[in-house]
Amino acid sequence: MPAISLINRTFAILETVAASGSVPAKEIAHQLEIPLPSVYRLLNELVANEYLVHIKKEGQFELGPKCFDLGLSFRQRLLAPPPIRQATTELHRTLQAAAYFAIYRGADIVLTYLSDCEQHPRLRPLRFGFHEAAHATAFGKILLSGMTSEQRSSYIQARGMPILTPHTIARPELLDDHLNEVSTRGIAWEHEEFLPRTTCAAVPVRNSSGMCVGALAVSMPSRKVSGFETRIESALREYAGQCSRYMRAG
Amino acid sequence: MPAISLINRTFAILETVAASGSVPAKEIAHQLEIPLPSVYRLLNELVANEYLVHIKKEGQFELGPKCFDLGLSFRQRLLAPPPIRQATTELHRTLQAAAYFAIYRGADIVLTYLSDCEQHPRLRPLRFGFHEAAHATAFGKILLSGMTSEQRSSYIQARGMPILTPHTIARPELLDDHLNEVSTRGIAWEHEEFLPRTTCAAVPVRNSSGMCVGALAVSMPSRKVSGFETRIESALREYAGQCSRYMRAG
DNA sequence: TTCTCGTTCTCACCGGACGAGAATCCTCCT
DNA sequence: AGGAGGATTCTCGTCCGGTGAGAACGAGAA
Repeated sequence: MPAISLINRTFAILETVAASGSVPAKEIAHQLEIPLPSVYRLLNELVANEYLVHIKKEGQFELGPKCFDLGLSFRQRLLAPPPIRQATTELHRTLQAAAYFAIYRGADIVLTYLSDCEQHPRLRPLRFGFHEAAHATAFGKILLSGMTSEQRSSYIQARGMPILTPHTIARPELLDDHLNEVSTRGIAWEHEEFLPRTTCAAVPVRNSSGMCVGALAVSMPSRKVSGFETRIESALREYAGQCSRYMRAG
Repeated sequence: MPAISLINRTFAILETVAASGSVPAKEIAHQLEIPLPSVYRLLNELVANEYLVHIKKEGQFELGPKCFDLGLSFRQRLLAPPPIRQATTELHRTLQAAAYFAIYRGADIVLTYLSDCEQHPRLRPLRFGFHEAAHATAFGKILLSGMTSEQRSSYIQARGMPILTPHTIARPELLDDHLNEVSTRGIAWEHEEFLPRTTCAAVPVRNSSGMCVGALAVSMPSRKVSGFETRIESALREYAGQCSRYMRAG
C-alpha cells in the first residue's frame, strides 16, 4: 500500500540516487521498501525526463543533466548581485575573516554569497544556499530579529531549534530575549553556538524604507576575537552601509 | 483528462519555474494548460519536498534548495579528477586556447571539465555537463568513433544530427566516413561545424586495455589555426598521454 | 466595509498506478 | 556455443488516489 504519494516516491528515489552517486534499482527498492517493478516504472520516467541516466553496462542509475540545470537556475536566481559580492569580499580582506551575505527568501533565510580563502576558510557547513539553523548563526539572528514575532515563531515552530554545541540557545524564550537585544543593539554575536571554537558576528542591511532585508556576517576562530570586537563591528557596519546604499538604489 | 502522467506534469512545473525564475501559479496553469487546483496540489507537494519555495507575499513560486543539492551531487559525481583537470589546464596554457575533457556516461557523451580564461574563452554553449551535438564537436567525434557501430547508430537515432552551421555534417553516411577517418588518424578536427569562425581538435584518451574512455580537446578562432596544425596536434597528444597514464593507473 | 484575487476545500468519478509473478533480455562464465 | 544468474520488462485484474469544477475561504487593497 502506497502510504506516500507518487511524487514523494519519485523524489525519494531521486534523492537516494543523489546520495549514493550510483545505485542499482534493487538497492533503491530495498532502501525505500518499494516493490521492484514500481521502482523501475519510476526510474524509467525519471530517465525519460533526463533527471536520471541509466548506465546499462553497470546496471546502475545516476543523476542526469537536468539535475545540474536545476542547480544552475537556482544559483543564478539567488546569487547576490555584484555590488553585494564586492562589499562582502572587501569585508573578508579587511578583517581577514570569511565573510557572508544572507537574505530572506519567502519564509526562509538563505546564504547568497560568501567570500573566503585558504587562510580564512568558511565554516564548513556554510555554503551557498545554506538555510538551516538560523537560531545558531549570527546572520540568522539578524534576520530573525527583523521578522515580526508571528513570522519568527512560525519559523521556529516549523524548523525547531537543533542544539549544535553546548552553547546553542535551546529555548524559544531565551532566543526571544536574545533577539530583542540583537535588535536594539543592531549587531548579532554568536559565540560557539554553531561550531565549537568559532565566533561569528553580523549586522543588518536595510532597504530604502529602513526594513532589514539582508545580513552581512563574518566568522573567525574565537581566540582571535577578543580585543577586536570594536574593529570587527565597525568594519561590518561600514560594508553593510555599502550594501544598504545599493539596496536603496536598486 | 491528463494526457501526460503525474510525474511529467510535476517536472514540467519544475522546469517552468526554473525557466522563469519566479512564477505565479496562474501563469503555470496557463502555460501548461493544467487546471488551477491541480497545479496548486503539485506546487504544494513540491514545496513540501523543498524543490520549490512559495514566496507568499508576492504570490510567486521559485526553485528550492533541493534543486541546488541535486546540482551539487551531479557536479561532484561528474567532475573530472585532479590529474585530468591539471592536464587540461596545462593544455590550455600551452596552446593559449580553451581546453576541454569529455567522457562516456552510459549512452551519453559528457563534458566533465573545461579550462579557459578571458583571453581564450570557451565556446559559449560548451559548459560543464554539456552533452549535445556530438556529431558537430571534435571531442564528440572522438568518442563517437570509439563506439561500436550499433552504439553509434542508436546514439544518432536517438538524438538526430541537428544542423548548426553550413558546415555541420548532416547525413549519417557522411558522418560514418568521417568517423572512420578520425578513428584511423587518431585525431578529430572540426572546422566551423559547431560554431562559425571556430575550429576544434580532439584526441582520444585510453585506458589500460587501449579502449577509448575520454577525449581531450581545444577550441580556437579558425583564423589562428592555419599553419599550427602540427603544434596543436602534438600538444594534444602530449597531454592526452598524461591523461591516459592516469587512466591506466586509476 | 466591500471587493478582488490568490489559495484551499469538497466531493463524486474514474483512469492510471499498483505489484505479484512470469517472461525476457543480457552478460558473463565455462 | 551453451548455460547460469541477474537485471529488466510485461501482464493483468484490482482499486486507490488523483482529478477538476465549483464553492468557500482569507488576506490586502480601495
